[in-house]
Amino acid sequence: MKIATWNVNSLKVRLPHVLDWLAANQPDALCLQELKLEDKGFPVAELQAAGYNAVFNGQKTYNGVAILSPHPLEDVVRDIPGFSDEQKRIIAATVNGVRIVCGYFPNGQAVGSDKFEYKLRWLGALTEWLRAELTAHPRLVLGGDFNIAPEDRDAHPDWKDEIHVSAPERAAFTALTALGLVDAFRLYDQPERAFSWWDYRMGAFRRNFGLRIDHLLVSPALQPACRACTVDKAPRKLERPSDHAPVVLDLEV
DNA sequence: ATGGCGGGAGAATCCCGA
Repeated sequence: MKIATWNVNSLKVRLPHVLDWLAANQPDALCLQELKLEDKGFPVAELQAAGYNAVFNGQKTYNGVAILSPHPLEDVVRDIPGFSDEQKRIIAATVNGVRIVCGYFPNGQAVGSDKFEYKLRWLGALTEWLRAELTAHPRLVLGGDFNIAPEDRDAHPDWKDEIHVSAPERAAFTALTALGLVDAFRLYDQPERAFSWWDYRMGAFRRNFGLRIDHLLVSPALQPACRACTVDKAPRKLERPSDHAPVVLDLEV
């Protein structure tokens, strides 16, 4: 089973890239973030024609998440239960007996800002929900744009801002791994300076000035099935790319 | 020191992302 996550920064603009990527990679589940469209504008027919079902949780202009799969998507949950939030950042579904939680984590803007406080509250609510979700669904993958670089090696050495690498954000990431979830990317040898996001400005992709902020976390019950986890930089090299690249997990299930 | 790119909404000297 192949599970991937990709922040597409507007599904309307990136739909051709997504369709090409689906055809080339044939994932069993693809988590998308930053759709930037309302549910009534979701490209259901185009994806269906490509052989993919979709569940989605969108809003105008900002945020928005979806899970695509050629298989049935069951037991769909939208938003973090019990957490009051206008922003559409969570969708979960079960595919072939694997619980998939797709999240677009808040950016946080700047350490200490109101948006940063929201980010930490959101992370706390997510963690408590996942504690229960893991009990109900031991075979679980949490995928998405976390907007957190978990370790120093996950940010370019010249990264100057504190946001995405601050101690409170990393503590929140550690709270997720304390549930038993493991960062699948770090189960394997990886190239140095492996990132999943590069700023559009400053020739950042060409210089590999980036962050690794898109992750696939795997529950204990699924960890023995993990076989590989990689960043696919190919879509970042296309015309009019997303600023993020897909991260792909291979599971032997 | 600043903004640098890109998407979106809608007409801004705009907002937001990471």
